[in-house]
Amino acid sequence: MTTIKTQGAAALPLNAILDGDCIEVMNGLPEASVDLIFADPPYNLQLKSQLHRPDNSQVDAVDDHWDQFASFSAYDRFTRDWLKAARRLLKPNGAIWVIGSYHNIFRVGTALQDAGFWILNDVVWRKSNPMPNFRGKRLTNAHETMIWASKGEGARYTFNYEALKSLNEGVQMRSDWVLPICTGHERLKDENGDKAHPTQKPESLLHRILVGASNPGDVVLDPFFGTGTTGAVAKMLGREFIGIEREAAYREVAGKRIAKVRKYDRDALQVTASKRAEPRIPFGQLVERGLLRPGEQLFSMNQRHKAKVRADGTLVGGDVKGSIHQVGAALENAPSCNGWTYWCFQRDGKKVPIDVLRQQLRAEME
Amino acid sequence: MTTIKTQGAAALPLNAILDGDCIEVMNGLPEASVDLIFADPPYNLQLKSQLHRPDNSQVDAVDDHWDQFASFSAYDRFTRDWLKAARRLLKPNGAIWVIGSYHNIFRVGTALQDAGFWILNDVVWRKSNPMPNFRGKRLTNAHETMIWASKGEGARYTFNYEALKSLNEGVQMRSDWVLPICTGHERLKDENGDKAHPTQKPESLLHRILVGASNPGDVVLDPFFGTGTTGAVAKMLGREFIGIEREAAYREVAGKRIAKVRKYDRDALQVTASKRAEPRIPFGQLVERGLLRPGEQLFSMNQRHKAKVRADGTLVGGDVKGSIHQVGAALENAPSCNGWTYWCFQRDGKKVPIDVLRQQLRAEME
DNA sequence: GGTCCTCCTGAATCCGGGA
DNA sequence: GTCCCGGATTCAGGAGGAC
Repeated sequence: MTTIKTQGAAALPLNAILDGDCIEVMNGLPEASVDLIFADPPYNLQLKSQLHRPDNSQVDAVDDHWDQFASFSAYDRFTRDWLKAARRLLKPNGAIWVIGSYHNIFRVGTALQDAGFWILNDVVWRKSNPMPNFRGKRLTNAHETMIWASKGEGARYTFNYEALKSLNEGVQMRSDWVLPICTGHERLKDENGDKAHPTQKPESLLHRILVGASNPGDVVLDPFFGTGTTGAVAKMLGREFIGIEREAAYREVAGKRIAKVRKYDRDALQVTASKRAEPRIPFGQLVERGLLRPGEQLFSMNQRHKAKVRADGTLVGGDVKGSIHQVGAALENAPSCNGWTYWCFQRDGKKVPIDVLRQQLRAEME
Repeated sequence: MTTIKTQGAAALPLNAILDGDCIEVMNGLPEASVDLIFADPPYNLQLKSQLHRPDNSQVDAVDDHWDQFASFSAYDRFTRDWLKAARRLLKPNGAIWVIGSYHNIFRVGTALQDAGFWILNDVVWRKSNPMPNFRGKRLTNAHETMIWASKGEGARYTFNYEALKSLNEGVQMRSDWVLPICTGHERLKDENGDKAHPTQKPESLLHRILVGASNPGDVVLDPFFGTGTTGAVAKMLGREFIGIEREAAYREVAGKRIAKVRKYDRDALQVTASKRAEPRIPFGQLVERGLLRPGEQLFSMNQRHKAKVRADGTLVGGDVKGSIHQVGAALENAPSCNGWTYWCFQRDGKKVPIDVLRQQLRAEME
């Protein structure tokens, strides 16, 4: 594979990484020629200062020049422009996926709707291993959002319902996907051993999108190609790809990467096989769900101790506060304690272990 | 509790369900008087039949694209208007939560940002028991999206980090929340046994929001009150609420519902506090109080460094002088250091963290 | 080779009270 | 309003070395 320059609107260069600004390059390609677009545009993060982990190490932030926009309206203009060019390339029954975070995804969704795209689903990528919130000032930002849209209302988009159902152990695929972020050997490094691209997406994510929303032989366009995850997975799965990337360094990494990919790599297919562990139920959820009330008394199995439930799912017993496990351990003067089997509550005059409530919640989740 | 009509901008009616259009009612309330807003705005506006373009021409229902555009812009206008009224009511350090689905949440998010709100997180409510997609044409729509935003950048919003961490078994609360939809006897029914409201939210969702983003005694406003889940949970948790609802039937159901709710005990509402809230103890006080003697040696936790206490509560270590934090940071060559957890002193041959002495002083102060 | 332990890292709008 | 500086803050998982 080689990097090809565009040459007018005549030909559609397949399995190539095109050099240039994505809007100009797209405008040079023939219209209605693409089946699927996957786009991972800049998020416009607007980071203010440096962030350190509690161990004082510094977080390697996404501060690249390509993520800088002067204002929301500048970002909106950029979004409308590339969406317009992308829409022109799409076949009437084609579809688009765009990924983003809360910084940009609302602007993107609005622009999609205004441009006439018809949203089919918003899909949440729930990261199994996100970066924590180091300062404890917000919720852990543990997901990103993808928007899946057809070219217009009533279009006959591709959706491989059964394939996704099999990927999900025989149950309908839901709009929330739990997948790990891209780390380890899959994460591409430069010659210094640093990450080659700050925001490389996992192949498992693209695998699921391409299996579910395209067919073998389809043409898949990625206007923000980066290090080419879309191209690599497209090649594995027997789809044709077109990548557009303006940074030479990314194009080079992507080219080498894709050259090594073999079609129908079995390992890649296994990535998405989900393993189902027994769901962890926080005790606090019993309180949120009203199965136990704040202020309610719990009793130890051995009847020696009692404690009161608080609104945040902690207990107070004597002068000890903490989780069901911590308070149990403290009252028993033991190094540890399984609060689930230690505590009971009272219902209709009878003592019932709180673990019964956990089982109840687990059963509901199936 | 009774339904109260608004009477000019003078009084703030608490724990009342106000009758009327939420924008008009909000404009009649005093500004900067509300701590938290939870909003579940409608998105099935069913405007299509009576829809007019800005120039008052009738929308041609045949022209899908125009119809769609006009309908989005009408929705945007409605969104901007109620957000503007809501923003006026919010205290400077107040915050807002808005919930929606892919039909409207992108419009809402864009309008929030344009109005000057500062997004803190987008939070995904992952439904453990969603309605399946019967036709198999899309992914099961298994989540809704909430946006949490402060009144502006730099505002000091309320976030009970430790309480949410407790609710989640001791690990940081993430931006994806797994909770079931509202069913069973929590789901309110009308006299015919039909559901009283089409989109009643589960109390567990509001419980988590109010525990995490408000304090007891705070004023919580819900401009689209419906059957009053916000009011019911606010009452349980010792928050004051203001509901606005224009449908008499919903107001009645909500009023009866909330009347039956009992507030939890005051001590059950206490929530695990952050360490930041504890009184500050200057290190010098340990020296003044004789817990540490001038000239005494301190040792770093990692045993690599030592320093000597001076009479004014500063340390000397090597050629570095300054506070416990400054000397620790300098010796470790780190941007910052928590001296309380970094330094130990020696007693009876054992190393003891100096933080133990701080705890001792704090205990005495109670 | 297996197991244990340490170190490193990831799309991040990440502090606040008192002078 | 600004400035200073005390001091609070992390989860999952992979790589690689030690034994």
